[in-house]
Amino acid sequence: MLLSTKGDYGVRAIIDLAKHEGEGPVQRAEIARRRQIPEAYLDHLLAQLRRDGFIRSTRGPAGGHQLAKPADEICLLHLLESLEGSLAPMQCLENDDPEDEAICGQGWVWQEIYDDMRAKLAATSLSDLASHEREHERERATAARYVI
Amino acid sequence: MLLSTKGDYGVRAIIDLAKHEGEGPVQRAEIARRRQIPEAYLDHLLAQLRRDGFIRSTRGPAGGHQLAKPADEICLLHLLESLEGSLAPMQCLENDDPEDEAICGQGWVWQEIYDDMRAKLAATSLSDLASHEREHERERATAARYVI
DNA sequence: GTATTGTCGACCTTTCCGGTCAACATCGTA
DNA sequence: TACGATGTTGACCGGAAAGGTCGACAATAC
Ligand code: FES
Ligand code: FES
Repeated sequence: MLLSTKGDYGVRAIIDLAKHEGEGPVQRAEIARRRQIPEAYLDHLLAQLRRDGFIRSTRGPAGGHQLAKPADEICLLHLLESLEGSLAPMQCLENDDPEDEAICGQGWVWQEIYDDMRAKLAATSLSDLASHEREHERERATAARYVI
Repeated sequence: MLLSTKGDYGVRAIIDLAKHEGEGPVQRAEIARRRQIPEAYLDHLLAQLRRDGFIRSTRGPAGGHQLAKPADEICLLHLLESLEGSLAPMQCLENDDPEDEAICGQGWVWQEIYDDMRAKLAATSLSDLASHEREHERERATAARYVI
């Protein structure tokens, strides 16, 4: 039932880009360090995000990666479907084969769960994620002050 | 993101038992045939369900498997957690390691989705599944009549 | 032209899924 | 009590996919 690391890593990476929106390209090495992703592996994830038009990349010195559209126009659902392929928890939910129902009898439960999940992912934009993370950082910072 | 076949097959099997509640033991071969599960593989799933007290098995001629408690006291959540282990879509949701949040920043979304999913699964009992399937059969039967 | 960055595809290793098999335990029945 | 039907268990196995690495190449800034 686990999401593969592609989804997790890929979203981490693009959150990083969202947090540096408007500051020019961010380099692969930087993302990899901050987000704890193997650099060589990150290549593939960025490539996928580029193919689907979420990011733009520039080569050469001072090159890097940046969002191709505003962070609030990118939702988590599209991101994950780009990175992971389908998110369906059961195969039968995609190739709607009606004869399965007689054999299995639980498809309807999963269909509901799947719909709820997709709705929630579609309602979460990249800017939501970024601002949520900023807020979390602020909380940690004030907490640290108290300790000091 | 897919559930493994263990969960699907295992639930199929116990739905079958629920539909024959009170009719004595149901044999492995019968379940396997009706639910399209490899017989030898089904063994392992039944073993797991037995270990966790969902079913009782009797050996010898006229033996077989049956529910160990009423169908409406068995919920889909417990069944699936028995068969699949954890259902968490991300590893970090179990070993609540607070330092992940700074690196990843999407854990909260998945936590919400996970909670919703568990709630829905916990609210669905085995008797819900069985009656849902019976209803579906009835619909198909009347539909078939119209065709004839 | 050289250093710096990204781009792409081949490759490799490990894990796990889905499944089989053989040996054994238990029970009903003749 | 012997036999056959059934369930019980753990070892085993092939293939696919996950997760990751590497090397050759392309573009750009200076
Ligand atoms: S075959 Fe679709 S949920 Fe089982
Ligand atoms: S590490 Fe938990 S969602 Fe990414």
